[in-house]
Amino acid sequence: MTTLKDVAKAVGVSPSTVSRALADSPLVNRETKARILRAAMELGYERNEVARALVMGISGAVGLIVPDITNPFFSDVARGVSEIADRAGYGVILCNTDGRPDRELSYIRLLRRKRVDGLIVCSATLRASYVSDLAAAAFPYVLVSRLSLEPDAPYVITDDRAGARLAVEHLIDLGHRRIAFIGGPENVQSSRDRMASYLEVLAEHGLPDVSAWRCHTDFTQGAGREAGRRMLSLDEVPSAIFAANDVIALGVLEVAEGLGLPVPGSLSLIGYDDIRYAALPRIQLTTIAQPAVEMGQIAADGLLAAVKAGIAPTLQRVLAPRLVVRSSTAPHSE
Amino acid sequence: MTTLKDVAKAVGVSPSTVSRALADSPLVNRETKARILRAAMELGYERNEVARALVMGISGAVGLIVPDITNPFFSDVARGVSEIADRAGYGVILCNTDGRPDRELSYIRLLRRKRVDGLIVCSATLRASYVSDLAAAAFPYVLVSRLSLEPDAPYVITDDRAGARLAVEHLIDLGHRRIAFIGGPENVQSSRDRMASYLEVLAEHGLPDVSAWRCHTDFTQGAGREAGRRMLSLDEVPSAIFAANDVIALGVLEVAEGLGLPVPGSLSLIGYDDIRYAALPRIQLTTIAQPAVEMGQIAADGLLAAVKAGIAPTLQRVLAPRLVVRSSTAPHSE
DNA sequence: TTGTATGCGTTATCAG
DNA sequence: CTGATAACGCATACAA
Repeated sequence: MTTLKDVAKAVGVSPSTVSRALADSPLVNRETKARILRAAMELGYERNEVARALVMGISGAVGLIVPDITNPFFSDVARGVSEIADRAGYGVILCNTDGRPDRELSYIRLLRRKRVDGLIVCSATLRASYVSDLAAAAFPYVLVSRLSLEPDAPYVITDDRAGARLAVEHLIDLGHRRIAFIGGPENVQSSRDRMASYLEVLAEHGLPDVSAWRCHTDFTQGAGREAGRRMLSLDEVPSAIFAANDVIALGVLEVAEGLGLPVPGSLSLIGYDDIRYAALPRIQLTTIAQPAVEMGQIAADGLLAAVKAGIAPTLQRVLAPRLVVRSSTAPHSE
Repeated sequence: MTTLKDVAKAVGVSPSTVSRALADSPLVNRETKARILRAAMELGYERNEVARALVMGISGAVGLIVPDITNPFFSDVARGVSEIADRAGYGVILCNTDGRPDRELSYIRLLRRKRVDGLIVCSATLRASYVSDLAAAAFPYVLVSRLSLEPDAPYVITDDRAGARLAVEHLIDLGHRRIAFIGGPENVQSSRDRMASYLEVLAEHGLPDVSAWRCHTDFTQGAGREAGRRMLSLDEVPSAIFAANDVIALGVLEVAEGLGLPVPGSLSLIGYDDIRYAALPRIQLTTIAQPAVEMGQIAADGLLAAVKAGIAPTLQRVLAPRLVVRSSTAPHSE
């Protein structure tokens, strides 16, 4: 690899002059600058960003921590983050935690050792102490889609309680009274909020809380199949299921019809996220939309702006969820 | 940030000793090692990997270049890469090119400036000259899913000609004779191979090559809708469409039924990749499966093994595609 | 306008 | 077993 020194030698100037020329500093003769640039080109010089990072104290990379990049919601977030980061010349280091707190922690540690300039965390569990550590260390980070208990954490989320309310009220409006909820992990804020809101709306409408009709599970299709199968085999089977994300809903869809319960004929089904596969004509899943790509963009924007300004990110952005009615929900008919 | 020096000072030893202790070198007294470790812990010392990378000449990161992380095929590959990289303590830097050669090039440059230890490229266009540059510079890289013209490039692919053959022969076996092909970008090897194989199989069976029944387009749902709409509006409409990936197929599915052509009743449809959404009960897309996660794993494995050994990756792995018959294809009935 | 010297935080070499 | 010392490649304050 050719270094600054090499091109300095080739041109017959000092390394500092080359450094300045490459940084397009005004304090260097136009003509020598031209010579330097040409030599750098010819020698195929590529600045060593590692060395630069060491001296400048900035690495030009941010960490992105998601539970699972194959979940369309998170790949959309990643896409949004990536777009903004790229534009600013930043790299984004991707980490999949599978929602396991131990992995979250070890990733955070790895990324901090790598001296990333900031962190975007979509994987926070509720009592993730490392979030407090980040805050205490004044390390720049933004939470996306999931809050932790840290009081003043910067974040970009949608209003999960409002979203869940939209979903449950939609079902109630359709005449459903036996409404089940398949939630995500219990240690995740968005999961809990959706559950809380589900219970709240039920109560408001004088509907009973049947414990067999609600559960916490993983945000995966397999978990959706399992929970769906269980609930749909109950003596008193729900007439509608609210799934805490679309992937779970798709899992429920998979088993429902196998059990002779056509959707929406015998079972209304509503998801959360509005992943693009929810919109397929054969699927037409009613759902609560979250603007995942945009959330990634906003988070990256806020993070990088703060990083550049040398301050802690302050954005606390709550976006509005949106009910998207398709044809997996229908009026209740007995 | 506390540094090596800080903990050295705290313990009252030299930085070199601390460095050795932290590296668990045997040439350091058990007791002093213990003291150092404890002090490091108490001071919250985290090794600066940037400095380490500079002196060691290795960055502990690999670059992953994909067209679009929101495409399930590539998020699966990313998942596989990430798993292996993590296990080895490597970070993976994600880049989305949207298939644009200029962006591929600028990413490669960025990643090389960042001194990543290797590159996994899923986005190579056929005549990507940077691949030759990588080869010429003996820079470790592995191509995944798409070849370039570089003769001895290391790669992990599936046999695209065989896969396309499986698809077209499946349709022919079902009695179809008006078979269309919606290909991916023309500058992508896998696209071209699938097209070539399509034409070849057609010829072998004495079927005509109708130019309106084949095209190159993007690997996106929108492109699938557009191409599908065009082909299905022809005077002589195909009875079967082979789409070069599942995402395109899903786009076709979207428009077909809108045009009054139920799948598979009036139109048989076969995709490629076997993304997980192809398996949904409502979708049941017949497709050619590629083991995306495994491909990512194999590539990362081969890359990292070579990097650690200080040699160029040599793996040239061709996996077998597999026909997965579901219910988007049916016997031709006139 | 250019060059010299110094430091960023490590690791590695070489004495002790 | 431990400690100076140099070096990795670059940026910058300070001199000239």
